[in-house]
Amino acid sequence: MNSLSHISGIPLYIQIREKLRQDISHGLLLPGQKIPSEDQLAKQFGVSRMTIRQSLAGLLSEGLLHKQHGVGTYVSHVRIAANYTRMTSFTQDALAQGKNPSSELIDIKKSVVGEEIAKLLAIHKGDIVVCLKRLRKINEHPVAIQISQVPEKICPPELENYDWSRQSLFELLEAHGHRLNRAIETINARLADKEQAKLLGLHIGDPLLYIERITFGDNGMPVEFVEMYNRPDSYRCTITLTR
Amino acid sequence: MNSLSHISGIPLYIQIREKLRQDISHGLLLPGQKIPSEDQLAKQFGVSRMTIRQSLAGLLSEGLLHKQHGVGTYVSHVRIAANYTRMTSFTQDALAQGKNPSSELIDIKKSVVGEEIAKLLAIHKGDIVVCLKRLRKINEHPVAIQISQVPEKICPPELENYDWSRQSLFELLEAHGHRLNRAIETINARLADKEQAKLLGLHIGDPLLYIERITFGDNGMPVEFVEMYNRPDSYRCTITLTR
DNA sequence: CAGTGGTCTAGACCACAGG
DNA sequence: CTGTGGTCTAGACCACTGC
Repeated sequence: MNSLSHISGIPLYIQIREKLRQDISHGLLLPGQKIPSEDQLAKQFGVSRMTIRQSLAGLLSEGLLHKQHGVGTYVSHVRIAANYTRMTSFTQDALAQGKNPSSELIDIKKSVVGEEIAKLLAIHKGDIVVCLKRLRKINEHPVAIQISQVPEKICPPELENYDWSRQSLFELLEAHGHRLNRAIETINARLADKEQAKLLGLHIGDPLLYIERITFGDNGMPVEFVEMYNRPDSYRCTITLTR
Repeated sequence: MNSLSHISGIPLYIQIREKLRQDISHGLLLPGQKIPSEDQLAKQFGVSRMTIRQSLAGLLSEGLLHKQHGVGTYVSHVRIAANYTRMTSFTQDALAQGKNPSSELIDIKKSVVGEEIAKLLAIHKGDIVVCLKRLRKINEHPVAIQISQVPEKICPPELENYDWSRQSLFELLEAHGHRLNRAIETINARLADKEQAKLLGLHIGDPLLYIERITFGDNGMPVEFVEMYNRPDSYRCTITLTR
């Protein structure tokens, strides 16, 4: 039984990958269990072995499966969500978890960048950036302060006129032709100052998870620099490392 | 000129990948520049296109290259170190950066695990774990406190007799037949308590980067659970996200 | 339209693990 | 030894981009 569709337009390797993912999440394939060999899967789905290998590659990189040369491919013991090192927006993230994201605009303005930020955004010192400061909420509880800086030259016009309580910057930039491709995050710990504590409902000196992110577009150029101050109790940053 | 070796035992796609990596790091291929198409590279190196694609896959996942469907493959503008989501030990990490890692053993003991840790290590409540508490130093400056818990049944015997100022737990477990394969880290912010502040040379209430890690062996079973308290000024946790 | 990367095939031989 | 995953080929057609 394979049930692959050659006319759906969805690549076979993705259909197979998602079928395997379902089999795992539905318990048909249990943690620690060996899945059929690549040859067997190829016959079962009626595709070539290279296509099966492409299907497995995604699940392997997520850590959902692991291989042993000369032995077989196994379902990992701890289930790992698919998106741990995937770039997602705050809005997408929250919606995917069935939560209700919203934002409160604290400030939006244009400003001149200093040397440091200019370097990160690959622009020149003195260039103009749009600076967007938002309080992010999940189910109406404040969880993070985000300060985004985007070079003015790649910004959609009239940024001030959007409804930032609902508008995703991520989606806006994509709609404006900047397909986002990759990001680098640096994570650290900081103490809440007076303003941060007030906005996040904490006390001065409480710990915050501080994340800096540079997001790159399809052409490899930096698109935004974001600083995030996260409530440590409501934001979990989990990553998967591989050998 | 291709200069690939069929007798070195090194797979062709790795030889090609490293050749491309060199061309980039030596400036023969500049950031933003388009590299030859997959077909051209295949002819140039005398291999099939699939082999070229395999070579590129590694560089793409590192962010060193990026592709645009229908356009070409380009060298990324910001160089990214190879190991951002690679699992490495504290010792390996430091040595790779040309620094001098050392440790100070604070405590080593066997203890009974509670329900929570047992779950993380996929063992039973009441099982025995070896608990290793170390102060990690770089060039003799304390940078982190690490508390590792390893199920007794997979521990090498007589753990107490090792010289923990030099011994890497990572290497010891590998030498004892537990090839480490994958890890999941959860990152958060905490405040230093009295003991932590003293060990790390900070004040009570200073912010610490708190990381929990579960490391998995080749067979997919958890091998160790580690809690790390890092000085935020001397530890940078940087990860690369991809779409 | 031509050029590029995206997907896919139907084989092949090798390296490794385990019985 | 058998079965597994690791590497590799020499094609093919499709989807996307930019001219």
